[in-house]
Amino acid sequence: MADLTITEVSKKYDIKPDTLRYYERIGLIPKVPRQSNGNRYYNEGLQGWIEMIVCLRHSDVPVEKLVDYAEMLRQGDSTLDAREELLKEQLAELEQRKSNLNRSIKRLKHKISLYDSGEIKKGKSYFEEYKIMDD
Amino acid sequence: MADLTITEVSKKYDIKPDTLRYYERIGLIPKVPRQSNGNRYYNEGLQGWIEMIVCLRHSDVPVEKLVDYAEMLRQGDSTLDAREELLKEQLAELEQRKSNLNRSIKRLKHKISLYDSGEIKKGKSYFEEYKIMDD
DNA sequence: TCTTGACCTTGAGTTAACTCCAAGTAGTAC
DNA sequence: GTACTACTTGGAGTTAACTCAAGGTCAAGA
Repeated sequence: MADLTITEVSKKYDIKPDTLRYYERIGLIPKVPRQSNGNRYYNEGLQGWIEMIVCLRHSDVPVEKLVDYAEMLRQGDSTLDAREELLKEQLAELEQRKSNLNRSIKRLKHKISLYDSGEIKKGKSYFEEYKIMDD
Repeated sequence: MADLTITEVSKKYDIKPDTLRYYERIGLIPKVPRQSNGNRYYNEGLQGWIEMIVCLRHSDVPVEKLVDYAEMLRQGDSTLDAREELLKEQLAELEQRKSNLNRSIKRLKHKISLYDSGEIKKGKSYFEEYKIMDD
């Protein structure tokens, strides 16, 4: 895999150059190597790291947690346990999120079915339709 | 179901009184009826509506979208189609979110398994471990 | 040589969604 | 009557995560 400029990485992962620089500033991405003119180039390892970050950010894993993880990586083997712990916490968080999501999806689908069946039309008062669903 | 005070609703749905007042201010909750002393009381219909909002907010459906929906509800039958449309859009959004989430969960699990198997320990350089996963 | 375009830096501005604060009132407990 | 508690209001402050603006450098092409 070839080195890429900031705009190329930006396009590859659909993330703004400003965001990439911001991530570097706060320590989420390590010091990116530069060309002689000062421009950044992203090698294979960096691209993999960025891919990971972008993936987790799409699921709203907090930037702060990712920074903590990156910081621990930098510190080396002494942080192995803490790193694993952090990953497990975030996993638990996402599983929770997934269950919330399923609940919301179920609710929306139910409500849409009421619209589709015409049940919502029947002259209900504006908020009456919001009886608690039995779930 | 009985009427509840703001603190009671707050406890029931685990949401701060300030947030409930804020939701009312921005039109996400309709004008809440008051007791003679000016205090709010939430009747059954309102509680159902709040339950719905809280559920969808747990999945990060934007407050703005919910306000739009509430506004359309207030406008009555002429907005039926637009309301259904909005619900369908949000549903699509949540399905997308769910697929992101599954991807992230898979990734975290994989990474945790590397820690558990001891593979991460083997003197890898700090970011080398972030090769792109084949998913 | 001049201009264009892609990059750079620092620092400020924006957005969403709360969250808090100060000051005031109503109702009850002693 | 006074303290205490639970509410009220309007408005200001906070947080996370970008996002943008202003001004500067540098290499390539007309």
